[in-house]
Amino acid sequence: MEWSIQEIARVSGTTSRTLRHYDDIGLLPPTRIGSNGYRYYDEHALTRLQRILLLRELGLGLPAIAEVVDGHQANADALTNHLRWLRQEKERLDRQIRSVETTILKMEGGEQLMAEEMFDGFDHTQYREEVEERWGKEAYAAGDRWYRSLSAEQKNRFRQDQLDIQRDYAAALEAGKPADGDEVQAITQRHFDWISVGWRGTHPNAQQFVGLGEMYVADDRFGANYGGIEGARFVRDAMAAYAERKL
Amino acid sequence: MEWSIQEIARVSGTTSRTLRHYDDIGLLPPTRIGSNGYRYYDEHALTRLQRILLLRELGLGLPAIAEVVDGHQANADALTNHLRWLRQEKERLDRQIRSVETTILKMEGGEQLMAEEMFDGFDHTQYREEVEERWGKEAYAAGDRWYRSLSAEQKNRFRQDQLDIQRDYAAALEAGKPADGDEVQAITQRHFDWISVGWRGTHPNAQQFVGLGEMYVADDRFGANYGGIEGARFVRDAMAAYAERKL
DNA sequence: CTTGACCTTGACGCAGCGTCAACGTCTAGC
DNA sequence: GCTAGACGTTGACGCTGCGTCAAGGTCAAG
Repeated sequence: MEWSIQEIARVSGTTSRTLRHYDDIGLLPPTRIGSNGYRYYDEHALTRLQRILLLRELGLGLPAIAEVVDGHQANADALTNHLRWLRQEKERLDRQIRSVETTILKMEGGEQLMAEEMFDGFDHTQYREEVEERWGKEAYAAGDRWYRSLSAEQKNRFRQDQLDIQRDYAAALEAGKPADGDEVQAITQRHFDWISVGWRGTHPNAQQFVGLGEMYVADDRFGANYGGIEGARFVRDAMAAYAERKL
Repeated sequence: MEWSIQEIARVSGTTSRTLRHYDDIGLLPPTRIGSNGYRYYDEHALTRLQRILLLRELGLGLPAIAEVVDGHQANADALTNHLRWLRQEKERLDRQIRSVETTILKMEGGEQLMAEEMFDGFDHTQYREEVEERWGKEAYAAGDRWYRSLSAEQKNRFRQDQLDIQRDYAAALEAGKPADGDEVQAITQRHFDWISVGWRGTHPNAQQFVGLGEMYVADDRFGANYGGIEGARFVRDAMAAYAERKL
């Protein structure tokens, strides 16, 4: 009893293309090949195919399946390994889902993706264009709403904190302290906390924090606040060191 | 202020290859291209890159990211869609994990992947070779253990059920009943249940059930039990009809 | 002038087939 | 005996997002 490629495909619920593929990779060679080149399969091939399809439904890769059906690996071992990998994938997905959810929440809550870090305590409206380009229009509007929602006292507090940080950075640079030394890193810790206030609820990750430091260097409007290009580079280095150690 | 491709790659935590790729697909063209062909990026490009990388960390595809950063789609919309897809993927993974878990359990419990269906109530040792080829050595051993673990009464019950099913199929065929008619399908329901007993706890899925029917036709040792090739084809058709409607 | 770091443009590889394309073969009906 | 139509064959590209050579220019420092 033997069947053509289409017949086998039908009864096994797959396609002839798949069977040809399995032949190509040596996973399931046809039982016989006619003089016309046609592939023919018998019951042995059919049962082998069914084992293959079963394992594939469980998500195993074709090389792994080959190991199993060729008897080089026990079913249980292969499946256990596979299960480990599936669980890892699930973990990854879960983390990503949580990230996306909190990101959406932040946007809906008006916090808007790292917009606030741009409001370095100054008249933030002057950065409107740049913020919009950088983070989108909603970002600017949301950040603006947030900043405006602060009481005068809160605003002053926020600005004063930042001025203190700037001043301490400047002093440290003046005094020749290393950017990655403990003293400067203590300032950077406050800097990080200060930024986190603007992010209400979360913190920047390492990459974001480092990127922000780069922007201080890249944009002299920010650089000016940290003592020009020199100061900006110093602060950037301090931030990078902080990110590397703590983030 | 502009940077070379490597510099941008370093501060953004990605690779130059990725940046070239983003250039190739038009997602992030360099700000300037030197006469030597070198790519140079400025702050605008850097901030755009950071938006891109942030979205990519959330798992969005590059085309979707392009939609967002080019302002053709709102952040929230894109992320909400993405979240839906992530949840679906998680569902899929969960189902697959459960499948693999139960499969492993079945194997450990000695039930062993559809081995029992081969023991069509007869002296199953005569099928040893075939079962081993079909489902692996453990499958035979496990099925054997299972069958042997039954009490004499249970064995008789099991065999008697099957004989009844065979007899009823034969009578229906004799009477010219259609394989997909209600009467025959009622027999097939019992047939399905009978097989499920051997599977203790789960049932064959549509593909497996249909495949089993095909084997009755393919292998005359089984076919004989259902009234030769005629009977086997009839049973196979009934099983296929059942699978299509109920599985 | 050399060395080494950095830049460029191809192009293959991966997983698992879907999907043409271009072209033989088989079967049934006229 | 011919023809239509179903089915078979072997390529080969496409998809996702780059990693990874390969072969060869460019640039800054010694």
